[in-house]
Amino acid sequence: MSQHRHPGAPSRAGAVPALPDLPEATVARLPEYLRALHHLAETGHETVSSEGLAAAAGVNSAKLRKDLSHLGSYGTRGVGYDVGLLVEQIESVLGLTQRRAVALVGVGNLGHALAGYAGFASRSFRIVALFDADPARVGEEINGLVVRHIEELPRVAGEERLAIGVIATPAGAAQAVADQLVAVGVTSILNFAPCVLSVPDGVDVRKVDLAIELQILSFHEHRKASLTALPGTGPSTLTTLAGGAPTTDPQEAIGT
Amino acid sequence: MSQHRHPGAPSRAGAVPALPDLPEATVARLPEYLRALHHLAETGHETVSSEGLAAAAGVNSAKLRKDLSHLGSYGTRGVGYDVGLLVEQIESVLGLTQRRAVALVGVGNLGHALAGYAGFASRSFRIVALFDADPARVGEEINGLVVRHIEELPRVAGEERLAIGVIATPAGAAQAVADQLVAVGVTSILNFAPCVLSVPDGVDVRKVDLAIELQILSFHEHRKASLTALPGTGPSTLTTLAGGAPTTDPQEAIGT
DNA sequence: CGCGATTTGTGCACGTCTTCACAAGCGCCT
DNA sequence: AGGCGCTTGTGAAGACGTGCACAAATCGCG
Repeated sequence: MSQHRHPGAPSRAGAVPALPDLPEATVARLPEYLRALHHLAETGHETVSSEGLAAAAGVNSAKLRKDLSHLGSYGTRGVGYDVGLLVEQIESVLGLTQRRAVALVGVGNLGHALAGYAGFASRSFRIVALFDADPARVGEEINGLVVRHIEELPRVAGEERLAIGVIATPAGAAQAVADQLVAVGVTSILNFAPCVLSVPDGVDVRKVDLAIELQILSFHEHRKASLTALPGTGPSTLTTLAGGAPTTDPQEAIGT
Repeated sequence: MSQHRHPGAPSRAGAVPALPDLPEATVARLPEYLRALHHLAETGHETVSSEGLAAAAGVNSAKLRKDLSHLGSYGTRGVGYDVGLLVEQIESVLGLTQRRAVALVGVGNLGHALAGYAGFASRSFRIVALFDADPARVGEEINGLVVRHIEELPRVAGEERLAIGVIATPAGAAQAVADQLVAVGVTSILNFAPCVLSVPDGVDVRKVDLAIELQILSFHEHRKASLTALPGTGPSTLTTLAGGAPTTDPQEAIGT
């Protein structure tokens, strides 16, 4: 997916706890735990068991405990986890104690929605600039931010350190935009354009592709449809009694 | 992630090739290969080597070959893969030869953008209905489709078999919407709401969460920032683009 | 103070995914 | 025809992620 080639060097303590070199799969789940914890805190829970938190986050409880153990978590045997403490721990590990500046490039259909999306304007992230290459869109105001021309990117980056770049342009423009973002020092990119980006080592790219998600779902629909005719887990003789029952689901076929 | 409890029963051949029980990781990459192949076809390539296709899709060539071998692919040693043939194979496996009806629920900020998103209206997917619970939004026309009230879902589902439901509502409404979708026979859900959905076995859920993506990137930013001060084992990698970056990144801290 | 109920943290085994390395197959050129 | 270079397909090994099952730890209560 993206490139993480941090060497196996022992983690050096800075001002922050330790950076215990978490497994990527764990990192991907921490935000989900965090959301569940916030929800628990709002509903008055002070502690939570691994079972309860796991259920709220939609994972196995053993997996959750192992994940939390990776960040040297402080749970109490026989009691559970302190919700507030765990929130702090996870936010600290994820680096959410600092507010990061986000730049959004491409204010088309999707970009426009992202600019106004609440999930982006959380406590830890702030959209500081909107860019587009289309002069017709430059100057438009969205959610209190004025769309600037992409050529102004270096100037904006000079005023404020941009931590994350979000690309919501058409596929054809995405690579050029990525290059420009990297050139001004951005080391994390969230790519909504349907194409692969090539970036230098040390730059992280995460991709969100709606069409791909649909196609994956399509595969499972296809699989399930071809399974509906199965006799079930009977005593296995497994006579392929397919007979007349066609396995094709009754949706319109597309002519090639 | 989602629940796939297809038994280890041998795949039964229907009218379709075979359904060779692909690894989930492979399935997730096939759409990327497909996109790269379409691009190659448009630029006049008739064959492509695993090396070339892997580069275009941003993966390792060995991984690509293993992926393709899983679907019993027809490559030619010494030559490569026939682009057109491979496109057909992958589309067949993904079930893209049938057009699937998509229903979108929640026409707010994000849902509005999704309704107009080109990636959704591909050859294999067609948005057939938009729903919302807010009476103020019902009746609005988006991209040639009229927003209906969510209560009309059963009627629409009765007219046309809905294959995929897309949830773009606030988190609070998502579970109820999911239940309604399942009730009318939808077995694949793409969830943009920031919450976990609980669905019965046999229903696939894929989740897209923008806030989570940002938080994962935040973690890596955090990690990289705490690494810049490392003495570095030898002359190694560690790209130092963006010149003299100081140890602790100079972003404003958030008071707890 | 001790005991039992409860829950965390983790060693271990298992399954999945990735990567290497190479034999087998194909086309082309001589 | 034969040999050579190229590319696929795959066995095997390693890395990674998951889940079980249980020991260790803690609380509450008699």
